[in-house]
Amino acid sequence: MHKNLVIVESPAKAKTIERFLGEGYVVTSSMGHIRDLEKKDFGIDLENKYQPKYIVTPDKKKIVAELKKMAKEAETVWLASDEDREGEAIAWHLKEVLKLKPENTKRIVFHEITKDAITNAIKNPRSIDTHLVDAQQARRVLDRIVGFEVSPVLWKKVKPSLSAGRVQSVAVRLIVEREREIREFQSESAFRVTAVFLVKDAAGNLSELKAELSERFKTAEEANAFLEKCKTAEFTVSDVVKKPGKRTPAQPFTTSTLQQEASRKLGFSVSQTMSVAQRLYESGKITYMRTDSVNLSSLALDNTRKKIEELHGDKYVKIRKFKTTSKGAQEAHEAIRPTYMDQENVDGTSQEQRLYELIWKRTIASQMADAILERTTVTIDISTTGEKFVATGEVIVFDGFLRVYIESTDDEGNNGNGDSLIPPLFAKDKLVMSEAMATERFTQRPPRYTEAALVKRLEELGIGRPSTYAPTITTIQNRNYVVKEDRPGVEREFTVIKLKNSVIKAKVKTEITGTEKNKLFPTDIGIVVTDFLIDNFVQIMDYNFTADVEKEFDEIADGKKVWNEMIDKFYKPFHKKVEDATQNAERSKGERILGIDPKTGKQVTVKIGRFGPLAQLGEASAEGEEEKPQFSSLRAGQHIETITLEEALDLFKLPRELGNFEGKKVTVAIGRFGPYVRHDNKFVSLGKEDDPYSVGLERAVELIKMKRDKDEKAVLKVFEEDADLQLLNGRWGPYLKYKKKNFKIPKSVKAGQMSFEDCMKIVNEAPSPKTRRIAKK
DNA sequence: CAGTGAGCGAGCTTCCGCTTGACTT
Repeated sequence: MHKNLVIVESPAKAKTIERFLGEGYVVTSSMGHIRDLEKKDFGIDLENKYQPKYIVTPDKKKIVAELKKMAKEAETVWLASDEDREGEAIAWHLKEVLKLKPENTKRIVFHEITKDAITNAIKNPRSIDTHLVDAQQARRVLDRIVGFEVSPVLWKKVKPSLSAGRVQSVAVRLIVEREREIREFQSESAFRVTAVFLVKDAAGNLSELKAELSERFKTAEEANAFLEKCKTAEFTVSDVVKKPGKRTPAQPFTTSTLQQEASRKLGFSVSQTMSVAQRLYESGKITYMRTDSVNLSSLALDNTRKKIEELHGDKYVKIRKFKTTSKGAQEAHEAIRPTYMDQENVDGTSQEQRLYELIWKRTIASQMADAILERTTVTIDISTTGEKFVATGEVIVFDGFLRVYIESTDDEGNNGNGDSLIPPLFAKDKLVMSEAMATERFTQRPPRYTEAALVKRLEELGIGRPSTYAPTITTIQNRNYVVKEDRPGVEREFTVIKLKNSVIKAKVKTEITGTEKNKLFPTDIGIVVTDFLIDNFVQIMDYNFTADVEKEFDEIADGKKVWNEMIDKFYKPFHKKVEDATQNAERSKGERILGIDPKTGKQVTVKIGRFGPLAQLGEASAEGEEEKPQFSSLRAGQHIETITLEEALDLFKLPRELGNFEGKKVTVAIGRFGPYVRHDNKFVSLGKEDDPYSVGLERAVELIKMKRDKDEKAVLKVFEEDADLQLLNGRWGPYLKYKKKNFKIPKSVKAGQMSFEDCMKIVNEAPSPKTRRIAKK
């Protein structure tokens, strides 16, 4: 029995709030949305003003039943879901499903979890904002329409099981377009000239001054000519300028900036960051981790100030209010910060500790003083020519927040220049050049996206929400539109011309460029689908589509537009496009003709097949007389857009027949797991040193025999009762094999002592593959 | 796990946002 029932979205939040409210209040959670559109039959009544058909989500049935029971017993029900569009809708769905009566239902909101904020909210209840709810319904219905009308077009025109959506399709487009920019990028080189000067101070001590020429030279000849002029030149300081500068700390973390920093500083993937943060949140160590707000509660500001004073003195304190700049932010929560600012570190896994430390430092730094710098620029004249050398130096006068935290950047090739100390110099000082160097440098191609960099770009475009960034990144990888990979760089030659002791020498050096680690690459499917969608549905592929509809959702929320009228305006022309594409669009296979095989004179093409990208030798003839074309899947690392004729022709050289062994054929080919030898329906991987195009029968037989030997050793036990059952020794220790299926042995059992019955029990009680597949989802 | 790409047709796939476990590996 209780007087007041408060319903929030998250159970961890419920626990904290219950503590603040005390006697007379029970706080529980809905675990997010409790209803959604029906999944089959579209879930929207297109004939009846787009009426949504809601059902209680299967995994929420239990929660809803419990909530119903609790609501019945309560005197007053307080709907305390988040103060944003989705939160308002959750409150409304709760009211509908729990059949709450207006007279004892109250809607309250707070965007920080502090005692003040919550007691204040209780004092100021309101009713549900139906306009805001309508805006959410419009958002939901639009996403369902886009996703469920466009995806089936892809099934028909490209490949079954594909998907399209307002968010995911644009995310893939970003990756595809970046890849094309990179492919088309022409790198240019120029010579960058640096010099080292010797400076004598009052006491006669020599120090070095590094300077860079204000211009670059396009050719080695020009660079050479310049260095020639330096041989006889006099160098004079023409100008010394000192300018004060400052650096300000970064904002407190939001979901997206946390994902970016954790990726750069800790090497976490986006979903890894979120699951570690979730654990920190559930154990009460940080505030809510899905947020777009940079706001800190006044209580948090106060405690942060105290902590900075304690650690660094009050000179280092500067309390700041940050404003959210990201598009479409809804700010239902605080920024991500430690719950208790005086806790510098926490127990837990090393991942939890490192992420917590990052959050703690960022929060502290955000309330610390600016760093004060002094930038010095020295300009050096050259008597024989008009170009000038420039030396820059930066000295930190007051470190401020830099004591605790430096935000990192995505820039590659950031060769930390300008941090050097500049010796005391004055105009008209003469300098002695000790050496000069002209180094050939290349313009940088645009960078490939990391997961976190893609999230950053999506946020800039106002696409997706804090709760969906990680799932979206996962979805486009699961659909195989995009892969996260490492790729090796290539060697590149560059020229260095050096002037020292009046001698000029040129040298060619090599460097590795373009190495990629954990970057996102589009797959062939991703490219074909993106091209198809741009051809047929430009509107939803437009980077501004989300921003445009968001404006309309805002108008609905303000009561200036009616939600189903807005949807109707979108749906009519959109649906026409869907019908048009379904009827008229050509089947899209991303076909590319590579050329003619010089041996057979047949055409070689690459395209998307039922099972992925393939190469085809010869054309399917209309008469049916000619022989069928040959097919071969592309290998890992080969792509429709980049594969060459030679590479494609190589594919048809396999499988090769090597000869016979024990009366059965031996063939060699390349499969999903690399090159293999096949004999008597058994497969043996080739070694790293073996080349599938040249390996001989002798070596193949050797490999087959080695494999047999190894298999024999792996068998720990066979059973007389049933020859199908085997106890084997694998990479992870002993396991059971029964009729081609593998079974794990529980840790509590000693594998060697198991009887036939024990083993069969494990086999029979193992979960069937069908339930496993459901569990995966 | 190491193929497949003839053609037909049944039955399935799919969205975004709000939440937290229950699952393997």
